[in-house]
Amino acid sequence: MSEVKKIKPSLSKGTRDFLPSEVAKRNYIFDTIKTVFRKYGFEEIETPAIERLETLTGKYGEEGDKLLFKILNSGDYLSEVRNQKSEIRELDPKEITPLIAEKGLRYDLTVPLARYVVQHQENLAFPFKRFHIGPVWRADRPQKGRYQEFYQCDADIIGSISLFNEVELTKIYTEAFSKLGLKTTIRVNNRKILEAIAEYANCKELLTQITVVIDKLDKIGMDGVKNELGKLNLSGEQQEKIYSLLQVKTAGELKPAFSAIEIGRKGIDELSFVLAHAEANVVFDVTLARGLNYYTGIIWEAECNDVKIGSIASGGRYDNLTEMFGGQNMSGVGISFGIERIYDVMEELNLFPEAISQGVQVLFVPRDISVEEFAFQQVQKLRDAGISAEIFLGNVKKQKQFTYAEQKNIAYLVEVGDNEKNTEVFRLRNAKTRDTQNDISLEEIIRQLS
RNA sequence: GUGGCUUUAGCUCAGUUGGUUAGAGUAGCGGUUUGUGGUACCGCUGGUCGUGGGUUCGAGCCCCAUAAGCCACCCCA
Repeated sequence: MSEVKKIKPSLSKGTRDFLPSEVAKRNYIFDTIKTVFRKYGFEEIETPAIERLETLTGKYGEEGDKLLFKILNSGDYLSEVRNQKSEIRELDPKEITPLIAEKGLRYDLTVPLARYVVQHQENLAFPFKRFHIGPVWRADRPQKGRYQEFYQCDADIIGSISLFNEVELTKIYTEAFSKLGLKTTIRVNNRKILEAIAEYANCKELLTQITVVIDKLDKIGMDGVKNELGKLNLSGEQQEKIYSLLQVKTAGELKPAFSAIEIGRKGIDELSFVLAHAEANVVFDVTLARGLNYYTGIIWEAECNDVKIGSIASGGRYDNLTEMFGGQNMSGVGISFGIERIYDVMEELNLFPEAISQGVQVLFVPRDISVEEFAFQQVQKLRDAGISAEIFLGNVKKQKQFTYAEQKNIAYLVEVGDNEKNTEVFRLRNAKTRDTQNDISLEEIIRQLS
Protein backbone atom coordinates (compact mmCIF):
# COMPACT_ATOMS: atom_id res chain seq x y z
CA MET A 1 0.00 0.00 0.00
CA SER A 2 1.44 3.33 -0.98
CA GLU A 3 1.46 6.04 1.63
CA VAL A 4 -0.41 8.96 0.14
CA LYS A 5 0.00 12.24 1.91
CA LYS A 6 -3.41 13.72 2.56
CA ILE A 7 -3.85 17.33 1.59
CA LYS A 8 -6.58 19.40 3.13
CA PRO A 9 -8.87 20.41 0.28
CA SER A 10 -8.86 24.15 -0.06
CA LEU A 11 -8.98 26.89 -2.67
CA SER A 12 -6.44 29.52 -3.48
CA LYS A 13 -7.31 32.97 -2.20
CA GLY A 14 -9.99 34.84 -4.11
CA THR A 15 -11.06 31.90 -6.28
CA ARG A 16 -14.24 29.87 -6.32
CA ASP A 17 -15.65 26.50 -7.29
CA PHE A 18 -19.09 26.51 -8.86
CA LEU A 19 -21.72 23.89 -8.10
CA PRO A 20 -23.74 22.51 -11.01
CA SER A 21 -26.69 24.69 -10.03
CA GLU A 22 -24.47 27.78 -9.93
CA VAL A 23 -22.98 27.08 -13.33
CA ALA A 24 -26.50 26.71 -14.71
CA LYS A 25 -27.40 30.15 -13.37
CA ARG A 26 -24.21 31.76 -14.62
CA ASN A 27 -24.75 30.26 -18.05
CA TYR A 28 -28.26 31.61 -18.05
CA ILE A 29 -26.85 35.13 -17.60
CA PHE A 30 -24.18 34.57 -20.26
CA ASP A 31 -26.64 33.10 -22.75
CA THR A 32 -29.17 35.86 -22.25
CA ILE A 33 -26.60 38.58 -22.83
CA LYS A 34 -24.99 36.72 -25.74
CA THR A 35 -28.33 36.45 -27.48
CA VAL A 36 -28.74 40.21 -27.33
CA PHE A 37 -25.17 40.81 -28.52
CA ARG A 38 -25.67 38.53 -31.52
CA LYS A 39 -28.96 40.17 -32.39
CA TYR A 40 -27.10 43.46 -32.78
CA GLY A 41 -24.43 41.90 -34.98
CA PHE A 42 -21.65 41.28 -32.50
CA GLU A 43 -19.45 38.24 -33.02
CA GLU A 44 -17.76 36.30 -30.26
CA ILE A 45 -13.99 36.01 -30.05
CA GLU A 46 -11.59 34.23 -27.75
CA THR A 47 -8.06 35.07 -26.74
CA PRO A 48 -5.62 33.18 -24.53
CA ALA A 49 -5.61 33.54 -20.77
CA ILE A 50 -1.85 33.91 -21.07
CA GLU A 51 -0.35 36.97 -22.72
CA ARG A 52 3.21 38.13 -23.06
CA LEU A 53 4.10 40.36 -20.14
CA GLU A 54 5.24 42.93 -22.69
CA THR A 55 1.66 43.18 -23.92
CA LEU A 56 0.22 43.60 -20.46
CA THR A 57 2.62 45.83 -18.55
CA GLY A 58 2.34 49.56 -18.63
CA LYS A 59 -1.31 49.57 -19.70
CA TYR A 60 -2.93 49.76 -16.30
CA GLY A 61 -0.65 52.16 -14.48
CA GLU A 62 1.74 51.29 -11.72
CA GLU A 63 -1.05 49.98 -9.48
CA GLY A 64 -2.27 47.70 -12.23
CA ASP A 65 1.16 46.31 -12.96
CA LYS A 66 1.44 45.24 -9.35
CA LEU A 67 -1.82 43.32 -9.69
CA LEU A 68 -0.71 41.35 -12.74
CA PHE A 69 -0.23 37.65 -12.20
CA LYS A 70 3.16 36.75 -13.63
CA ILE A 71 4.06 33.28 -14.79
CA LEU A 72 7.44 31.97 -13.78
CA ASN A 73 9.53 30.86 -16.74
CA SER A 74 9.84 27.12 -17.19
CA GLY A 75 13.05 25.26 -16.59
CA ASP A 76 15.93 26.98 -14.87
CA TYR A 77 14.22 30.31 -14.45
CA LEU A 78 17.12 31.68 -12.42
CA SER A 79 19.80 31.23 -15.07
CA GLU A 80 19.51 34.78 -16.39
CA VAL A 81 19.54 36.15 -12.89
CA ARG A 82 22.75 34.30 -12.13
CA ASN A 83 24.33 35.68 -15.28
CA GLN A 84 23.56 39.25 -14.42
CA LYS A 85 23.66 39.32 -10.63
CA SER A 86 26.04 37.54 -8.39
CA GLU A 87 24.75 38.67 -5.03
CA ILE A 88 21.23 37.89 -3.96
CA ARG A 89 21.17 41.15 -2.05
CA GLU A 90 21.39 43.08 -5.29
CA LEU A 91 18.08 41.70 -6.45
CA ASP A 92 15.42 44.31 -6.92
CA PRO A 93 12.02 42.79 -7.77
CA LYS A 94 11.48 45.34 -10.51
CA GLU A 95 14.71 44.35 -12.21
CA ILE A 96 14.49 40.60 -11.88
CA THR A 97 10.83 40.19 -12.87
CA PRO A 98 11.62 40.49 -16.59
CA LEU A 99 14.44 38.00 -16.13
CA ILE A 100 12.32 35.27 -14.58
CA ALA A 101 8.88 35.87 -16.11
CA GLU A 102 7.94 36.54 -19.72
CA LYS A 103 4.25 35.74 -19.50
CA GLY A 104 1.30 36.73 -17.39
CA LEU A 105 -2.43 36.17 -17.00
CA ARG A 106 -4.67 38.71 -18.69
CA TYR A 107 -5.90 41.50 -16.42
CA ASP A 108 -8.92 42.45 -18.51
CA LEU A 109 -10.34 41.81 -21.97
CA THR A 110 -9.70 45.27 -23.38
CA VAL A 111 -5.92 45.19 -23.78
CA PRO A 112 -6.08 41.73 -25.39
CA LEU A 113 -8.68 43.21 -27.75
CA ALA A 114 -6.35 46.02 -28.73
CA ARG A 115 -3.58 43.52 -29.42
CA TYR A 116 -6.00 41.32 -31.34
CA VAL A 117 -7.34 44.10 -33.54
CA VAL A 118 -3.90 45.32 -34.54
CA GLN A 119 -2.60 41.81 -35.11
CA HIS A 120 -5.54 40.57 -37.18
CA GLN A 121 -6.73 43.75 -38.86
CA GLU A 122 -6.32 42.24 -42.32
CA ASN A 123 -8.87 39.56 -41.53
CA LEU A 124 -11.40 41.62 -39.62
CA ALA A 125 -14.45 43.38 -41.00
CA PHE A 126 -14.54 46.99 -39.83
CA PRO A 127 -16.26 48.44 -37.95
CA PHE A 128 -15.31 45.44 -35.87
CA LYS A 129 -18.09 44.44 -33.48
CA ARG A 130 -17.02 41.75 -31.10
CA PHE A 131 -18.04 40.40 -27.74
CA HIS A 132 -15.91 38.43 -25.38
CA ILE A 133 -16.80 36.59 -22.19
CA GLY A 134 -14.09 35.01 -20.14
CA PRO A 135 -12.12 34.91 -16.94
CA VAL A 136 -9.50 37.50 -16.05
CA TRP A 137 -7.08 37.53 -13.13
CA ARG A 138 -5.93 40.16 -10.70
CA ALA A 139 -3.62 39.69 -7.72
CA ASP A 140 -5.79 42.02 -5.67
CA ARG A 141 -6.64 41.54 -2.01
CA PRO A 142 -10.02 39.82 -2.23
CA GLN A 143 -13.14 40.92 -0.40
CA LYS A 144 -16.87 40.49 -0.67
CA GLY A 145 -17.85 40.31 -4.34
CA ARG A 146 -14.26 40.77 -5.47
CA TYR A 147 -12.12 37.88 -6.56
CA GLN A 148 -8.70 37.16 -8.01
CA GLU A 149 -10.35 35.21 -10.82
CA PHE A 150 -13.54 36.64 -12.22
CA TYR A 151 -15.43 36.90 -15.47
CA GLN A 152 -15.76 39.90 -17.70
CA CYS A 153 -18.39 40.27 -20.35
CA ASP A 154 -17.57 42.92 -22.93
CA ALA A 155 -18.97 44.16 -26.22
CA ASP A 156 -17.04 46.72 -28.26
CA ILE A 157 -17.23 48.45 -31.61
CA ILE A 158 -13.86 49.36 -33.09
CA GLY A 159 -13.35 51.73 -35.98
CA SER A 160 -16.51 53.79 -36.16
CA ILE A 161 -17.03 57.24 -34.73
CA SER A 162 -20.78 57.47 -35.33
CA LEU A 163 -22.79 58.30 -32.23
CA PHE A 164 -25.37 55.75 -33.31
CA ASN A 165 -22.92 53.20 -31.93
CA GLU A 166 -23.44 54.74 -28.51
CA VAL A 167 -27.18 54.60 -29.05
CA GLU A 168 -26.95 50.97 -30.07
CA LEU A 169 -24.94 50.02 -27.02
CA THR A 170 -27.41 51.86 -24.79
CA LYS A 171 -30.20 49.81 -26.35
CA ILE A 172 -28.24 46.64 -25.64
CA TYR A 173 -28.00 47.58 -21.98
CA THR A 174 -31.73 48.19 -21.79
CA GLU A 175 -32.63 45.05 -23.65
CA ALA A 176 -30.29 42.73 -21.76
CA PHE A 177 -31.36 44.00 -18.36
CA SER A 178 -34.99 43.74 -19.29
CA LYS A 179 -34.51 40.13 -20.42
CA LEU A 180 -32.80 39.31 -17.15
CA GLY A 181 -35.67 40.92 -15.24
CA LEU A 182 -33.54 43.67 -13.71
CA LYS A 183 -34.82 47.16 -13.15
CA THR A 184 -31.90 49.49 -13.69
CA THR A 185 -30.92 53.09 -14.02
CA ILE A 186 -28.27 53.88 -16.59
CA ARG A 187 -26.35 57.04 -15.92
CA VAL A 188 -24.38 58.71 -18.69
CA ASN A 189 -21.87 61.48 -18.84
CA ASN A 190 -19.14 62.55 -21.22
CA ARG A 191 -15.46 62.65 -20.54
CA LYS A 192 -15.32 65.85 -22.61
CA ILE A 193 -17.63 67.53 -20.11
CA LEU A 194 -15.32 66.56 -17.27
CA GLU A 195 -12.41 67.98 -19.23
CA ALA A 196 -14.36 71.16 -19.79
CA ILE A 197 -15.11 71.43 -16.08
CA ALA A 198 -11.39 71.23 -15.34
CA GLU A 199 -10.74 73.86 -17.98
CA TYR A 200 -13.52 76.07 -16.63
CA ALA A 201 -11.92 75.89 -13.18
CA ASN A 202 -8.58 76.65 -14.78
CA CYS A 203 -6.85 73.45 -13.70
CA LYS A 204 -6.68 71.29 -16.82
CA GLU A 205 -3.54 69.57 -15.63
CA LEU A 206 -5.39 68.12 -12.64
CA LEU A 207 -8.10 66.45 -14.73
CA THR A 208 -7.29 62.90 -13.61
CA GLN A 209 -7.18 63.76 -9.93
CA ILE A 210 -10.37 65.78 -10.19
CA THR A 211 -12.27 62.97 -11.89
CA VAL A 212 -11.17 60.55 -9.18
CA VAL A 213 -12.53 62.96 -6.56
CA ILE A 214 -15.80 63.56 -8.42
CA ASP A 215 -16.22 59.80 -8.85
CA LYS A 216 -16.20 59.43 -5.07
CA LEU A 217 -18.99 61.98 -4.63
CA ASP A 218 -21.78 59.57 -3.73
CA LYS A 219 -19.48 57.92 -1.21
CA ILE A 220 -17.92 60.91 0.55
CA GLY A 221 -20.55 63.58 -0.11
CA MET A 222 -20.14 67.17 -1.25
CA ASP A 223 -18.19 68.13 1.87
CA GLY A 224 -15.78 65.27 1.25
CA VAL A 225 -15.32 66.44 -2.33
CA LYS A 226 -14.56 69.98 -1.18
CA ASN A 227 -12.07 68.61 1.31
CA GLU A 228 -10.31 66.51 -1.33
CA LEU A 229 -10.30 69.37 -3.83
CA GLY A 230 -8.66 71.50 -1.18
CA LYS A 231 -5.89 68.93 -0.91
CA LEU A 232 -5.20 69.42 -4.63
CA ASN A 233 -4.23 73.02 -3.89
CA LEU A 234 -7.24 74.49 -5.65
CA SER A 235 -8.23 77.99 -4.68
CA GLY A 236 -11.61 78.65 -3.13
CA GLU A 237 -12.77 80.21 -6.36
CA GLN A 238 -11.72 77.16 -8.39
CA GLN A 239 -13.45 74.83 -5.96
CA GLU A 240 -16.57 76.95 -6.13
CA LYS A 241 -16.57 76.75 -9.93
CA ILE A 242 -16.35 72.97 -9.91
CA TYR A 243 -18.89 72.73 -7.13
CA SER A 244 -21.41 74.87 -8.99
CA LEU A 245 -21.18 72.75 -12.13
CA LEU A 246 -21.70 69.55 -10.17
CA GLN A 247 -25.16 70.83 -9.19
CA VAL A 248 -26.65 70.79 -12.68
CA LYS A 249 -29.39 68.33 -13.52
CA THR A 250 -29.37 68.59 -17.31
CA ALA A 251 -26.57 68.91 -19.81
CA GLY A 252 -28.13 72.08 -21.17
CA GLU A 253 -27.51 73.92 -17.91
CA LEU A 254 -23.79 73.62 -18.54
CA LYS A 255 -23.95 75.62 -21.75
CA PRO A 256 -23.38 79.10 -20.28
CA ALA A 257 -20.28 77.95 -18.42
CA PHE A 258 -18.90 76.30 -21.54
CA SER A 259 -19.60 79.19 -23.91
CA ALA A 260 -15.86 79.61 -24.50
CA ILE A 261 -14.87 75.98 -24.09
CA GLU A 262 -15.32 74.11 -27.34
CA ILE A 263 -14.70 70.63 -26.00
CA GLY A 264 -17.42 71.16 -23.43
CA ARG A 265 -19.97 72.16 -26.06
CA LYS A 266 -19.02 69.13 -28.11
CA GLY A 267 -19.51 66.93 -25.07
CA ILE A 268 -22.96 68.39 -24.49
CA ASP A 269 -23.94 67.83 -28.11
CA GLU A 270 -22.81 64.21 -28.05
CA LEU A 271 -24.71 63.56 -24.85
CA SER A 272 -27.86 65.23 -26.11
CA PHE A 273 -27.76 63.06 -29.21
CA VAL A 274 -27.52 59.86 -27.23
CA LEU A 275 -30.11 60.92 -24.67
CA ALA A 276 -32.53 61.92 -27.41
CA HIS A 277 -32.43 58.41 -28.82
CA ALA A 278 -32.33 56.54 -25.50
CA GLU A 279 -34.95 54.96 -23.27
CA ALA A 280 -36.49 56.52 -20.21
CA ASN A 281 -34.19 54.76 -17.78
CA VAL A 282 -31.12 56.57 -19.11
CA VAL A 283 -30.27 59.75 -17.24
CA PHE A 284 -27.56 62.36 -17.35
CA ASP A 285 -25.34 62.60 -14.30
CA VAL A 286 -22.57 65.15 -14.33
CA THR A 287 -20.97 63.54 -11.28
CA LEU A 288 -20.43 60.23 -13.06
CA ALA A 289 -16.69 60.19 -13.62
CA ARG A 290 -15.19 56.68 -13.63
CA GLY A 291 -11.58 56.52 -12.60
CA LEU A 292 -10.31 55.06 -15.85
CA ASN A 293 -8.69 57.81 -17.82
CA TYR A 294 -8.53 56.12 -21.22
CA TYR A 295 -12.10 57.15 -21.88
CA THR A 296 -12.48 60.12 -24.19
CA GLY A 297 -16.20 60.43 -24.91
CA ILE A 298 -19.46 59.06 -23.56
CA ILE A 299 -19.29 57.05 -20.34
CA TRP A 300 -21.97 54.81 -18.88
CA GLU A 301 -22.66 53.21 -15.59
CA ALA A 302 -25.68 51.07 -14.72
CA GLU A 303 -27.08 50.40 -11.28
CA CYS A 304 -29.80 48.12 -10.06
CA ASN A 305 -32.80 49.97 -8.65
CA ASP A 306 -33.70 47.31 -6.11
CA VAL A 307 -30.35 46.29 -4.63
CA LYS A 308 -27.64 48.64 -3.45
CA ILE A 309 -24.48 46.99 -4.66
CA GLY A 310 -22.82 49.65 -6.80
CA SER A 311 -22.55 49.57 -10.57
CA ILE A 312 -23.40 46.36 -12.40
CA ALA A 313 -22.30 47.51 -15.85
CA SER A 314 -20.16 50.25 -17.30
CA GLY A 315 -18.51 51.42 -20.47
CA GLY A 316 -17.41 54.29 -22.59
CA ARG A 317 -15.69 55.54 -25.71
CA TYR A 318 -11.93 55.52 -26.00
CA ASP A 319 -10.01 56.99 -28.89
CA ASN A 320 -6.51 55.67 -28.38
CA LEU A 321 -6.97 51.96 -27.95
CA THR A 322 -4.77 50.55 -30.69
CA GLU A 323 -2.12 53.22 -30.52
CA MET A 324 -0.06 51.36 -27.96
CA PHE A 325 0.40 48.44 -30.35
CA GLY A 326 1.51 50.62 -33.21
CA GLY A 327 -1.78 50.27 -35.01
CA GLN A 328 -3.42 52.96 -37.00
CA ASN A 329 -5.44 54.88 -34.49
CA MET A 330 -8.97 53.57 -34.25
CA SER A 331 -11.77 54.82 -32.08
CA GLY A 332 -13.56 52.28 -29.96
CA VAL A 333 -16.65 52.27 -27.83
CA GLY A 334 -17.64 49.46 -25.55
CA ILE A 335 -19.72 48.21 -22.68
CA SER A 336 -19.08 45.69 -19.98
CA PHE A 337 -21.50 43.72 -17.82
CA GLY A 338 -20.37 43.03 -14.26
CA ILE A 339 -21.70 39.52 -14.24
CA GLU A 340 -20.45 38.59 -10.75
CA ARG A 341 -22.57 41.35 -9.28
CA ILE A 342 -25.47 40.71 -11.63
CA TYR A 343 -25.45 37.13 -10.33
CA ASP A 344 -25.60 38.31 -6.72
CA VAL A 345 -28.41 40.73 -7.48
CA MET A 346 -30.45 38.14 -9.35
CA GLU A 347 -29.93 35.64 -6.57
CA GLU A 348 -31.10 38.17 -4.00
CA LEU A 349 -34.16 39.11 -6.04
CA ASN A 350 -34.86 35.50 -6.93
CA LEU A 351 -34.87 36.21 -10.66
CA PHE A 352 -33.52 32.92 -11.98
CA PRO A 353 -36.19 30.87 -13.75
CA GLU A 354 -36.93 27.54 -12.14
CA ALA A 355 -36.36 25.68 -15.39
CA ILE A 356 -32.65 26.41 -15.73
CA SER A 357 -31.55 24.04 -13.00
CA GLN A 358 -33.81 21.26 -14.25
CA GLY A 359 -32.26 17.80 -14.40
CA VAL A 360 -33.41 15.04 -16.74
CA GLN A 361 -37.14 14.53 -17.18
CA VAL A 362 -37.33 11.00 -15.76
CA LEU A 363 -35.33 8.91 -13.33
CA PHE A 364 -35.80 5.16 -13.58
CA VAL A 365 -35.19 3.32 -10.34
CA PRO A 366 -34.76 -0.46 -10.56
CA ARG A 367 -35.96 -2.13 -7.39
CA ASP A 368 -33.40 -4.85 -7.76
CA ILE A 369 -30.28 -5.60 -9.76
CA SER A 370 -32.20 -8.31 -11.62
CA VAL A 371 -34.40 -5.73 -13.35
CA GLU A 372 -31.60 -3.28 -14.12
CA GLU A 373 -31.21 -4.50 -17.67
CA PHE A 374 -34.90 -4.15 -18.40
CA ALA A 375 -34.94 -0.67 -16.87
CA PHE A 376 -31.83 0.29 -18.80
CA GLN A 377 -33.54 -0.65 -22.06
CA GLN A 378 -36.59 1.47 -21.20
CA VAL A 379 -34.40 4.45 -20.43
CA GLN A 380 -32.61 4.08 -23.74
CA LYS A 381 -35.98 3.98 -25.54
CA LEU A 382 -36.91 7.28 -23.91
CA ARG A 383 -33.60 8.81 -24.90
CA ASP A 384 -34.06 7.60 -28.48
CA ALA A 385 -37.42 9.35 -28.45
CA GLY A 386 -35.67 12.57 -27.44
CA ILE A 387 -36.55 12.51 -23.75
CA SER A 388 -33.75 13.03 -21.25
CA ALA A 389 -33.64 10.19 -18.76
CA GLU A 390 -31.39 8.59 -16.19
CA ILE A 391 -31.26 5.26 -14.44
CA PHE A 392 -30.19 4.93 -10.84
CA LEU A 393 -27.90 1.93 -10.75
CA GLY A 394 -26.76 -0.18 -7.84
CA ASN A 395 -28.60 -1.82 -5.02
CA VAL A 396 -28.84 1.10 -2.63
CA LYS A 397 -31.30 2.52 -0.19
CA LYS A 398 -34.49 4.02 -1.53
CA GLN A 399 -33.82 7.18 0.39
CA LYS A 400 -30.70 7.77 -1.68
CA GLN A 401 -32.60 7.48 -4.92
CA PHE A 402 -35.14 10.06 -3.93
CA THR A 403 -32.49 12.37 -2.57
CA TYR A 404 -30.69 12.03 -5.88
CA ALA A 405 -33.81 12.99 -7.80
CA GLU A 406 -34.36 15.95 -5.50
CA GLN A 407 -30.81 17.26 -5.72
CA LYS A 408 -30.73 17.01 -9.48
CA ASN A 409 -34.18 18.49 -9.80
CA ILE A 410 -35.58 15.56 -11.76
CA ALA A 411 -39.24 15.90 -12.58
CA TYR A 412 -40.53 12.31 -12.69
CA LEU A 413 -39.70 8.96 -11.14
CA VAL A 414 -40.48 5.49 -12.41
CA GLU A 415 -39.72 2.54 -10.21
CA VAL A 416 -39.18 -0.72 -12.01
CA GLY A 417 -39.78 -4.08 -10.35
CA ASP A 418 -40.84 -7.54 -11.51
CA ASN A 419 -44.39 -6.38 -12.15
CA GLU A 420 -43.25 -3.74 -14.59
CA LYS A 421 -40.87 -6.10 -16.27
CA ASN A 422 -43.67 -8.63 -16.85
CA THR A 423 -46.50 -6.28 -17.80
CA GLU A 424 -44.51 -3.38 -19.35
CA VAL A 425 -46.87 -1.04 -17.58
CA PHE A 426 -45.45 1.61 -15.25
CA ARG A 427 -46.29 4.14 -12.60
CA LEU A 428 -45.17 7.66 -13.40
CA ARG A 429 -44.65 9.69 -10.28
CA ASN A 430 -44.14 13.43 -10.04
CA ALA A 431 -41.08 13.84 -7.84
CA LYS A 432 -42.28 17.09 -6.28
CA THR A 433 -46.03 16.71 -5.87
CA ARG A 434 -45.88 12.89 -5.57
CA ASP A 435 -48.92 12.67 -7.83
CA THR A 436 -48.92 9.23 -9.41
CA GLN A 437 -50.31 7.97 -12.67
CA ASN A 438 -50.91 4.22 -12.61
CA ASP A 439 -50.82 1.70 -15.43
CA ILE A 440 -49.14 3.82 -18.02
CA SER A 441 -47.23 2.41 -20.98
CA LEU A 442 -43.82 3.61 -22.12
CA GLU A 443 -45.42 5.03 -25.25
CA GLU A 444 -47.79 7.05 -23.12
CA ILE A 445 -44.88 8.34 -21.01
CA ILE A 446 -43.11 9.42 -24.19
CA ARG A 447 -46.26 11.17 -25.39
CA GLN A 448 -46.69 13.05 -22.13
CA LEU A 449 -43.13 14.21 -21.79
CA SER A 450 -42.47 15.14 -25.40
C1' G B 1 0.04 48.73 0.14
C1' U B 2 -2.80 49.65 5.41
C1' G B 3 -5.94 47.68 9.26
C1' G B 4 -9.45 44.08 11.78
C1' C B 5 -11.20 39.08 12.48
C1' U B 6 -10.89 33.81 11.94
C1' U B 7 -8.41 28.82 11.82
C1' U B 8 -10.82 22.04 16.09
C1' A B 9 -13.76 15.67 11.43
C1' G B 10 -15.30 16.48 4.06
C1' C B 11 -18.96 20.69 5.84
C1' U B 12 -21.30 23.78 10.15
C1' C B 13 -19.70 24.32 14.95
C1' A B 14 -19.23 22.96 20.77
C1' G B 15 -15.01 22.29 23.90
C1' U B 16 -15.87 25.25 31.41
C1' U B 17 -10.43 28.55 35.88
C1' G B 18 -5.00 24.67 31.78
C1' G B 19 -6.27 18.24 33.99
C1' U B 20 -7.87 11.08 31.88
C1' U B 21 -8.84 8.40 25.64
C1' A B 22 -11.09 16.00 21.98
C1' G B 23 -17.30 15.96 21.16
C1' A B 24 -22.19 17.07 18.45
C1' G B 25 -24.98 17.84 14.07
C1' U B 26 -24.52 16.96 8.98
C1' A B 27 -22.40 14.37 4.82
C1' G B 28 -20.06 9.42 3.49
C1' C B 29 -20.06 3.95 4.25
C1' G B 30 -22.68 -0.37 6.34
C1' G B 31 -26.84 -2.82 8.85
C1' U B 32 -32.02 -3.45 10.76
C1' U B 33 -36.99 -1.78 9.56
C1' U B 34 -40.37 -0.58 5.36
C1' G B 35 -41.46 -3.29 0.36
C1' U B 36 -45.01 0.31 -5.55
C1' G B 37 -41.63 2.85 -1.89
C1' G B 38 -39.60 9.49 0.20
C1' U B 39 -40.34 6.33 7.40
C1' A B 40 -37.73 5.09 11.85
C1' C B 41 -33.57 3.10 14.39
C1' C B 42 -28.41 1.21 15.07
C1' G B 43 -23.27 0.97 13.94
C1' C B 44 -18.65 2.41 11.40
C1' U B 45 -15.02 5.50 8.96
C1' G B 46 -12.94 10.18 9.42
C1' G B 47 -8.89 14.88 13.73
C1' U B 48 -0.24 15.43 14.26
C1' C B 49 -6.89 20.98 17.31
C1' G B 50 -3.32 25.80 10.60
C1' U B 51 2.31 25.46 11.29
C1' G B 52 6.84 26.23 14.39
C1' G B 53 8.67 27.51 19.04
C1' G B 54 7.93 28.73 24.40
C1' U B 55 5.72 28.54 29.61
C1' U B 56 3.97 24.22 32.65
C1' C B 57 4.20 18.03 36.12
C1' G B 58 0.42 18.67 32.20
C1' A B 59 -1.65 23.06 26.52
C1' G B 60 -7.23 22.66 21.80
C1' C B 61 -7.21 26.53 25.90
C1' C B 62 -1.75 30.88 28.17
C1' C B 63 2.72 33.59 25.50
C1' C B 64 5.75 34.58 20.92
C1' A B 65 6.47 33.96 15.82
C1' U B 66 4.60 32.50 11.14
C1' A B 67 1.12 30.95 7.30
C1' A B 68 -3.51 30.69 5.05
C1' G B 69 -8.45 32.44 4.54
C1' C B 70 -12.21 36.09 5.15
C1' C B 71 -13.78 41.30 5.96
C1' A B 72 -12.91 46.68 5.52
C1' C B 73 -9.86 50.65 3.28
C1' C B 74 -6.83 52.08 -1.22
C1' C B 75 -8.08 50.80 -6.01
C1' C B 76 -11.23 48.41 -9.05
C1' A B 77 -15.12 44.71 -11.80
